[in-house]
Amino acid sequence: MRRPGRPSGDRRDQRERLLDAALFHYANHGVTAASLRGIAETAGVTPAMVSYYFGGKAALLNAVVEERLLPVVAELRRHLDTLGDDAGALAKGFVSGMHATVERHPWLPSLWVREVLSEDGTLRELLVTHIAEQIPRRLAKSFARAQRHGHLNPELDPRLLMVSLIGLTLFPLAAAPLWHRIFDSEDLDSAALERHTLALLARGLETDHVP
Amino acid sequence: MRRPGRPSGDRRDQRERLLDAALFHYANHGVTAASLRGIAETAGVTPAMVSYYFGGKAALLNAVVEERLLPVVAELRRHLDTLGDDAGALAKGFVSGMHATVERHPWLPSLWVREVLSEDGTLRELLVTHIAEQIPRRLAKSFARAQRHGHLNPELDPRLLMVSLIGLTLFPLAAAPLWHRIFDSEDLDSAALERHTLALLARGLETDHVP
DNA sequence: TGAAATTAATTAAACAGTGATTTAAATCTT
DNA sequence: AAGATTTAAATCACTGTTTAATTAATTTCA
Repeated sequence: MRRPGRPSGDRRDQRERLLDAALFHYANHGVTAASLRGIAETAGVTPAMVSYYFGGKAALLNAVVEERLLPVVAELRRHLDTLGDDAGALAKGFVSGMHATVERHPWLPSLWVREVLSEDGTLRELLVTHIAEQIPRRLAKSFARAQRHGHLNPELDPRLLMVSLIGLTLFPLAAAPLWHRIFDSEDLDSAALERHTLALLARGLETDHVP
Repeated sequence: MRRPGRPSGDRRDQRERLLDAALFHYANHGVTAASLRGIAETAGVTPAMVSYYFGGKAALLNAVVEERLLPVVAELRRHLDTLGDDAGALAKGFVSGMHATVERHPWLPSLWVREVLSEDGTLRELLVTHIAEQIPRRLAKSFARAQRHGHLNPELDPRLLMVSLIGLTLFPLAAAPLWHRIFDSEDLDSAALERHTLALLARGLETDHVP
């Protein structure tokens, strides 16, 4: 085996590799099920490095949140700031923005959906604080304004609409790897999903069709 | 502490209590994270009883599936058999049937959503086989038929519609316990959610509004 | 009918495996 | 020589499972 000791060469990326490996395991197995041994192996180091760099398992999660998750939240918030009040534009902007973000951060949907449902509050605490509290609150406000302006059926509770919208957008994306097991086919591409979601949403948002 | 030995009185319900406790923990912590000690404590027995009655952790999961999950699947299938081809009726029937089922089995949404996303395949294998393969497949068929009959926009992929419908229906229900943390209010009752989901769905399903 | 034997149900404790964390040593850089 | 980085091994806590002991219920049979 390799002997202990400081290796030669530049090793400043060990920390970054640990963060990436942790995020990978969080998204694939859930925060609770992710083991330091697995994370360390993915990063190519020993589990003791986690204590050395971060101080422990909980501190590693904190670091992932600070340095990997919060930038994505900021990215989403910047996108939402460009949306107007029109209901159709809101739906379209939200879905396409979500898709663009997921394109660059493929672990986002499964991480989000999994942790929102998890009983282990650590990561959800953050998600609720930074994502659910800021982004949906802002969107819900826009929806309420759209209702006042008559663009949106006033009977719909904007908060419920918000929760459903998140589920409608993220759940199919997160479940995508299972499609072939559910439907015996893998040819359900993300473009089709986006078209479909947009169509379903845009219709649901229009106010002049009361069933 | 309590001494070992056969207790007095009728104890035929120990097994049932273990099944209920297991389902509770599966739904709340996930199948992998659920520990026998926790389950046994909830049931008011020692973990050794699990081995005694079922043979082990895996066998306990099997028993929960056989005696708690499959009856619910059968219940849902019976409900689906009463649905026709009309898109509006399908949406209404699916959602209201889902709500009625969830009313009696409150653990269903979080269990379903959590396990569909889980990397631990044991329970998902069953869910895909018995729920995802039978119910959505049947519904997707109905949707395709409705498309041929002109009741449903033929541009929408019925499989995608199916996945989104599950997300739209179950995700908000599963996220319900978090609402008050997201929106600072607990007054989002299940009736409002059903109204909202139905309205959004029924509009999305209508075929004459192409955006 | 009633005592003895047997079977069923239950527990505490022991065991083996795995996880996170700490420690001490080893190696490299400055 | 001093400080930083990394490892193997030790440690402690927890998990699923097994074991031996213990008590209640049931059966046997004189």
